[in-house]
Amino acid sequence: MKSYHHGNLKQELIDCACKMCERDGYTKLSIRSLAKESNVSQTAPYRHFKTKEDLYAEIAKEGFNKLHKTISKVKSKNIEENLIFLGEEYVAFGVKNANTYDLMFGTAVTDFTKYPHLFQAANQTYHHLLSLFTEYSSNKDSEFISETCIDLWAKMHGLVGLLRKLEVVPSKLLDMPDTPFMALNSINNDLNSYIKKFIRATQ
Amino acid sequence: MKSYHHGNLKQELIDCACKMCERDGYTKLSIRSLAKESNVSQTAPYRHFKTKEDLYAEIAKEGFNKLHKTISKVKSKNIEENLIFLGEEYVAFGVKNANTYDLMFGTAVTDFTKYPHLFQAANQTYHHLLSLFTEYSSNKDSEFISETCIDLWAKMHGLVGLLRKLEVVPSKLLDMPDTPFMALNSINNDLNSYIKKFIRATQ
DNA sequence: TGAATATGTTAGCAGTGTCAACATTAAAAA
DNA sequence: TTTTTAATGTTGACACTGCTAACATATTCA
Repeated sequence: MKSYHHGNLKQELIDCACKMCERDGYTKLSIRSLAKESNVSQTAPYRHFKTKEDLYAEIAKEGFNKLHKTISKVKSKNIEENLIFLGEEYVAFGVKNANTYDLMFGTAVTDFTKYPHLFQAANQTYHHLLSLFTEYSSNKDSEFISETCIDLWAKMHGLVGLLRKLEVVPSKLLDMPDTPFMALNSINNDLNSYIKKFIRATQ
Repeated sequence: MKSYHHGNLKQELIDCACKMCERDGYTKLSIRSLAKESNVSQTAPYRHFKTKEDLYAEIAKEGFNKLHKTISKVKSKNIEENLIFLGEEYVAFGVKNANTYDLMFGTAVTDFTKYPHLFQAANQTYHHLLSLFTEYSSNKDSEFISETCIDLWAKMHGLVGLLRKLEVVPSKLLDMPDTPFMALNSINNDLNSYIKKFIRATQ
């Protein structure tokens, strides 16, 4: 029998919102539909999220934590190839979790400092990226590190964006179509080999 | 006095929408507010744009045309530095027209093929980018060209995204802050010198 | 001139974010 | 343990949104 008080509504709403967001994109996500999906009244979410942006911030935070975990998987590989695996994992994350990635790096939540948990999650993820990068880099000069780290990050980040926008299925890359601005329907299996090439060109 | 028929409403709506979009971001742009700003009834825009996405597509199209013009300015410089100027112009465009850039490369309009004019404008812009890149590159091998062009494009595209998201004001780059995920309030004058370095590292 | 079409307006629906007022329960204070 | 308070839920409502249907007016062209 459903009791008046839910007990763990906030986290359930967040989990549900993450799923809905990744499934339909954050623009399709409404607080009302979220409430309905969680079998709760229309305005119940407002007890936990003052505004919709607050909800977005929660989803983005979960996204950064997930990204953090994802790039942590790299550890197991041999150190020489680690940078490439890092790139592969990052780009694959961005493509596979495209809608969440939008929320993390898009304009829906502009000022992270307004959301301390998100702010912290994002920065921790960056620091993890930086530490991995430092570990994998032969040149340990800190100026070199921070510079190339941003460089590589921008490259991966940009690739995520373009892969979603262009009909640049990796296997077709060397036969670049006349009309690259097609909707990308599927990421094929050559993605990783392409990224490998792509990241290598950076070093 | 204002006649019943406007005469040139469609273009006026597009121009107005472009301004409003760049000023407030496309999420704040409503068809009704656009109609009001153009002194016309709430539903008049629907005679010219079947859906809101149609309107977005028009704004994005204008954006690509503007980008096309912008990168055309590069011509005047000496050929050695042209690639760098190209990068500067591109990134500067993305940062200065951030909200429009969102519409061009974001998820608001997913399938460009639904909008032939946008599709054409986007692809023409890419071809221009490619031709400039070919012209400025010493290695004329077509495989090399298309590969490095995407590479460079991703880099510029990614940098545009990160610059909006991070407190990586260029002058601070070499002293990367512990918390890069700040709102970027101002792009300072060092932007170009940073991009120069950034693009150079690609070659 | 008249019919068809293009382009405008008004009224209204369903859905949205958000708030205020009220209901119920869990937690804290007595 | 009882009572008060705070947290968390519901209902109802407002202003706004995208969009459609029905109607009004102007333009084009047979």
